[in-house]
Amino acid sequence: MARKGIDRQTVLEAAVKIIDTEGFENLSMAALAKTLGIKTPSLYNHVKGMSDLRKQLAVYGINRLKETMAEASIGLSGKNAIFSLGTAYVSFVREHPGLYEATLPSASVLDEEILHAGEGIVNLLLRVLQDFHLEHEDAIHAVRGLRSLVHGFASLELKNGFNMELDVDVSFKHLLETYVNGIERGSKKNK
Amino acid sequence: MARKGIDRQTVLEAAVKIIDTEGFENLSMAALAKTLGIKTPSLYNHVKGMSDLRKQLAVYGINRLKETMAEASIGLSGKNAIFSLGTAYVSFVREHPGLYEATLPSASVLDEEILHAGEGIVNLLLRVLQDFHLEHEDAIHAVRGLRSLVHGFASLELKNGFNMELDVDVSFKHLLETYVNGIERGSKKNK
DNA sequence: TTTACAAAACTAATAAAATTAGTTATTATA
DNA sequence: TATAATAACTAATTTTATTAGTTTTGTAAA
Repeated sequence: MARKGIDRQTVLEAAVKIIDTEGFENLSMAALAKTLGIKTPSLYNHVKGMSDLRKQLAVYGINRLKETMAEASIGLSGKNAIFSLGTAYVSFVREHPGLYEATLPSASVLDEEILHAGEGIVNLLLRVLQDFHLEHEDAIHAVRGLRSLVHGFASLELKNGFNMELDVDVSFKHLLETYVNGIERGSKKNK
Repeated sequence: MARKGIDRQTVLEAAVKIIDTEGFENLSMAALAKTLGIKTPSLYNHVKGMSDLRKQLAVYGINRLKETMAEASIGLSGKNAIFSLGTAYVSFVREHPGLYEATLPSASVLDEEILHAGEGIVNLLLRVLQDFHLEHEDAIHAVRGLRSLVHGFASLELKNGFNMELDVDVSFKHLLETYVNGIERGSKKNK
């Protein structure tokens, strides 16, 4: 290897710092090279280009989000696990707004590796939902519901979609509680 | 006026066509000028620049979405109104993926006009929820919940977040039903 | 009908960004 | 110590947004 201690991981972490502080749309090869103290073309020794960089950020972000959620659900089950995991999700988005945005590439990108990483989150949720003893189809609906709900809340908050009138954390708890209670009730009905 | 029948509205509609077919990230002044049959600098007679164009698309998109929702709730009340309106929302996103993406500018843009347009949707939801006789704070929570849920679902679907295993429309109905039932139950409890 | 003004098109030029090609320097290892 | 690979560099190209300044054209007043 030559010169500086720059590798794929260093580049990725520098990019994360930029998007979390300056905003996802302000990521550029020029800015990234500058923070690393190298010239722009040198970046091409580590990433294939801008779209490759964005793809790698997506995979990296999804995996870090998944780890955060997994961590938050350790030792908990059922409703408690869901709450802890949902709260961890929202916190992640607040701490890493740019990285979270990176996890949501436009449909036109549609990459195999990104889709695969996303399945990790779905599987995690399915396991946490096992306590509810749902039938397979209902479990899938519930996973989709939970993802929609948590992503929707975090995403709207990120885009400043809520005014300041009322504590947003209370709203989130209210939302999650209402939905999870409904799931629970549906599960009991099926017994 | 001179030459062609191009005005702000024509430009906006051409831009909508581009983002809905080619994707939001493929909007450029160059592409837009080409579809209008003019040279790039001529666009500056109608919009102030790229970021102004994006801002105008955001406001335009939010207002069209609001009209779609308002239309869908005419003559209905309570749960029926919510269902019709939610379904209309999801359909809108499917028909106008690019325009919908335009309605969600990064937090750093934070424009007064955009925020104001967004309030229109909040007010519409508040009126539709009047049938549930919620207290003011609970009504706000419910509006936030509904927006999170519907936006989250539409947004994940748009980003190909769901696999094909199960009918997504059934999942959406399931989600909305579970949540609205919960709201209704909460409302009755408070009486 | 002619003239004058304003709006909207144009050309030319600049700046910033991504990317490619080709070259030089450095470091690990044979 | 020599060499091969890696990663930095410079130079050049392309694309895009944007600005300045000019020309054209349609409307409305004289």
